[in-house]
Amino acid sequence: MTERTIIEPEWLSESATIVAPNLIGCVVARKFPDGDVIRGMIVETEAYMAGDPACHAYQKKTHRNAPMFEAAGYAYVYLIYGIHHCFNIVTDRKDMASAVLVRALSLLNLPQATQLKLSEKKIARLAAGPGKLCRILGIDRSCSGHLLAVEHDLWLEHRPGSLSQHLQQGKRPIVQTTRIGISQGQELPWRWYLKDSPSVSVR
DNA sequence: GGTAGGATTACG
DNA sequence: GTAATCCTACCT
Repeated sequence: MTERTIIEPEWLSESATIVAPNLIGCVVARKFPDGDVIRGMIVETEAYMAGDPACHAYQKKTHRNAPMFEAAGYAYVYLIYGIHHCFNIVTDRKDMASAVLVRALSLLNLPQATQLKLSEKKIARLAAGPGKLCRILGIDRSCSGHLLAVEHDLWLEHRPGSLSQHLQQGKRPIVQTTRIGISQGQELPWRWYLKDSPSVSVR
């Protein structure tokens, strides 16, 4: 019923501005040490790439941003404001700095510890924000530079067929707009989100 | 070796 | 509106 096909690096080997909207509706899967697998549908993304003043790799390659220069399919995770982690999916080709920031997920199932009585609304907000989704999926800097793959307990899956149909029929439009929380490159329309999703970080 | 500031969040 | 909190990048 719910077919799950793994996203391979090849599928991510295009410009971040192409991949970012393509990732809307796809799934981030995280396997915990206890064997639990938590899945979240991507509902909001932003693209960052070389030549973009908001991109962490705008100046030069450093220890922190090195994963952005990897081939497609790697994870780039950094700490922001000393508190929160942000999860990026590296795109394009090797030595071309580019990545898609995953800004919000709609959780498809919940960690055991969270499975107590929460309202639908609260569940929808559990991964509504780049820092929040990292916290609930246990993603931190130790994931940065790792290939996104089942054997690394963090991977991506394609859109369920039913959602693809909806998207193609325009039933759930993907909205394109400007990015959030940056001081430079604010005019670039490189943020995408699934319209009407209660899990988008800001609407 | 010192330090300004950040692709955020929660709370008032 | 603003505090929390710490790495990173950049300067000396």
